[in-house]
Amino acid sequence: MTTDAAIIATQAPCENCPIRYRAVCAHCESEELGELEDMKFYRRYEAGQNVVWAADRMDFVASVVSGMAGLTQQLEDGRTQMVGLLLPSDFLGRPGRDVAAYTVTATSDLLLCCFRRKPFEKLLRERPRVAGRLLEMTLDELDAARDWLLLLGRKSAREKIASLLVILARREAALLRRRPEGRIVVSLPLTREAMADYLGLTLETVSRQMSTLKRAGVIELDGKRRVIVPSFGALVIESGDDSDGGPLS
Amino acid sequence: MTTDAAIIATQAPCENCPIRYRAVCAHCESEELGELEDMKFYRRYEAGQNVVWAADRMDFVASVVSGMAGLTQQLEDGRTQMVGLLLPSDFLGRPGRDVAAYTVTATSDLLLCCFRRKPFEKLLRERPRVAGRLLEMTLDELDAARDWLLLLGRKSAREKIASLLVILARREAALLRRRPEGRIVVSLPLTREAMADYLGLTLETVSRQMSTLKRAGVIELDGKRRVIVPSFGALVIESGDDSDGGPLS
DNA sequence: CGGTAGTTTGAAAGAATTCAAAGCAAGTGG
DNA sequence: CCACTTGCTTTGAATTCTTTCAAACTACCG
Repeated sequence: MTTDAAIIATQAPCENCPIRYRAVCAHCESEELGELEDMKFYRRYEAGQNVVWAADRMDFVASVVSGMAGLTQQLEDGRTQMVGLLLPSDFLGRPGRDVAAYTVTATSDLLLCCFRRKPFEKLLRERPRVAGRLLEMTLDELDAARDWLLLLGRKSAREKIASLLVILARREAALLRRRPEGRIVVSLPLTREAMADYLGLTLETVSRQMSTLKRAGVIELDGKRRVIVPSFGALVIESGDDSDGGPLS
Repeated sequence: MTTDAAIIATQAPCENCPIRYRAVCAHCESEELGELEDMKFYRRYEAGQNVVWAADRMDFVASVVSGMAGLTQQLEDGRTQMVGLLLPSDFLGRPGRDVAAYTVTATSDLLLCCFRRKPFEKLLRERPRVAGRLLEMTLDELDAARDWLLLLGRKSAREKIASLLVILARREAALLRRRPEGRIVVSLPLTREAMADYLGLTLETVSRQMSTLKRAGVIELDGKRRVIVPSFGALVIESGDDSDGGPLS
């Protein structure tokens, strides 16, 4: 719950970065990469730590290098909804706005590659390739948000859980440039409460449905944060979506 | 339910266009506007007509000039969720993708200002001002989608209805550069079923909650498609959001 | 005037929530 | 090394809200 800025000295070169070809820097060539390199710095957060609070000033934007963060929105009476899940290569922050619209929390240990806001905005103006990539990523996020609308509006608790697992499996596979098939292991770096906040459920319902899926043989649990899926296809069917594979792009 | 392309001959000049300063062309100067003017054409749809079906080829992008359209997603078993509501000045279509991701339906009579895809994409590459405006609009849409996630995930049926009315009132006011206050009239160009699809409810629940809000004196009905709100503030309270006014920007 | 599409209302059923209690795993301190 | 606390999770029982199924109502149109 603390918000200590953990600025890391490390100036790792972009060359070997695990998100080099999926993040906002994906299409950059060496010159642009150099400019980014000049304005970047790393920050590390522990699971549970807050990155920013809604309405806080935020003087940087960032790419998620590793770990996971949640964007969270609240009603005054405390009801909480996660409105975004940031996985490696996802972009955090909004160019042109220096106040955070959402509370951002690390749901697992998190490493951010941060860019100071002003220089980054200048870069966006001068480098169409970076701006174009950001537009592309924003459109992808919008599509993802719209899929989430379908999930929240129309899926049963059981389908919601299955869908979350499918999404995590697909994202994990995409980073490794693979396609999820057959027996797979999904790491689930979320508490039951965080899952509930993401799925629009209570944590009790999440727990119950996890148990139900386990009893039905759709998943096996290896500790609380690791799920074994004997048949990915069967999980997709439980998720209620059409069976055709999601975009691997 | 038909999909007749209704191409209008009219070549209205951009100058007096009602969405001139909010749409994707907002920041254009005369030269860029000229280029847009060369590639534009109008299409008109009647309430209930489909603009495109999900997975259809779509060779244009467009701005909504007047009327309202819904983006809709479906599960195989027929459950339907509206995932976007396009109001005047909103942008339709995704540059760089020629296949519609969602079914688009006119919920009221609709006028689109269409741009042929290829020339528009070329313009995006060459005119940072247009690309920048599109990025800005996409980020706004993403924020709106995230507000919708909160609504679908955590609000009661009654709050959902109130929220929809608040949003329509705010959008209507924004176009007229006003702020909604006191006694207002909201036009509601949606059937109960479309409202249900948008709110993740059944049409019966929508109808019941409309009646409840009426009995509570929060709204009055003038026909089915026109709502009188005696006190906008009271409606906002019913919506469950914090009271501070939404962005007028 | 009858037909249709859309809407409202009622009663019963169902899914998820709420409230409550117990279980489990990891870590701390005696 | 064990007792105990703490944070998270699981399970149970009762309640609540929304849905489902059914029927009636309304306004518009030919």
